[in-house]
Amino acid sequence: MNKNIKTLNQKIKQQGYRMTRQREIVLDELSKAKGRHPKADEIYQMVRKRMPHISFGTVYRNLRLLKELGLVRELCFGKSFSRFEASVDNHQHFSCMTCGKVVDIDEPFEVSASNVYVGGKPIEVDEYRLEFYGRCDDCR
Amino acid sequence: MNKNIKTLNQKIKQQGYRMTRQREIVLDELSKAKGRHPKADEIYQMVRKRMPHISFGTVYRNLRLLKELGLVRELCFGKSFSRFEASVDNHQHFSCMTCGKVVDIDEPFEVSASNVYVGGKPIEVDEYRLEFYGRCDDCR
DNA sequence: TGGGTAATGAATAAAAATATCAAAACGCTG
DNA sequence: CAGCGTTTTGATATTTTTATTCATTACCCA
Repeated sequence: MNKNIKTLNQKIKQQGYRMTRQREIVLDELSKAKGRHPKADEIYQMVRKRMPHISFGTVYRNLRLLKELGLVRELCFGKSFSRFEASVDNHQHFSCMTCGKVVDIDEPFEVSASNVYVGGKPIEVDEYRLEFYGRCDDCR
Repeated sequence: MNKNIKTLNQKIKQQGYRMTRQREIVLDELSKAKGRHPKADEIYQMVRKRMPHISFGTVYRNLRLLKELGLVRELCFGKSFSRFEASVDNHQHFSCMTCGKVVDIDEPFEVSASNVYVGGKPIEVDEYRLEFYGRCDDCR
């Protein structure tokens, strides 16, 4: 049982949720897919190898819940579907505007989000997302 | 006829496309909706007031084309749909994680995207997107 | 270990994105 | 400015993704 799963256990119980095998496997598989940024259906396929009878609805609902708990991040890059990744250290992405491929970039850019104003009033920012777009080597 | 439409005319012809009334109205309505970040269906409703017989497919296809031409930007903030805005000056957004509302922030953050590396190799970045997330006053 | 309740599985609904194709419209060319 | 090849439209259908429903299952606390 890895660190993510332990954190999951804690957070789940705190909020009145329950720990299920499905939930654990979804997070575990996503953690193992570091750098792959799979979409919901791909995660379903991955999880199904370990738990063949799991339903897509369960995977989907758990992704939403894990996102609420801050253990999973949802990413979108102008395609018609979301991608997911396990929340690890702060990092950013490059996405190819042609083929849609997404890769992690080497060094994270730091943005100081403490001075964000809207209509002259300061806004409390919980997180930010910085994404880079261009064309990958294959698509150029 | 505003400046955006003139640019549209130029770019359209250059690339072998044609100028149509539908195309012009889609861009014009989106230009007038500065700060609203409508989704495709909302743009369709706006355009329909001026051109009642236009079809959703036409609006949708033109949004895609205008995006290709760089006159329109597609935005997504973790909801299940895209938002659009006319390409104007560089600026960034704040999105409420609860209600999904999106607003422009006052001062743009500058990110120097010249040193982006993936797997040790430099990547040519055409654009970047920086978004801030939190909860708006109403949702707190 | 029993029981109240959250979660699952299976199915389906709803929403959003995309494709198809005959008919219409654009705009070049003479 | 009229004819014509080609692009674009309108209308509709299809696919993909997201979200919901509800009877049954399985957590987990006392």
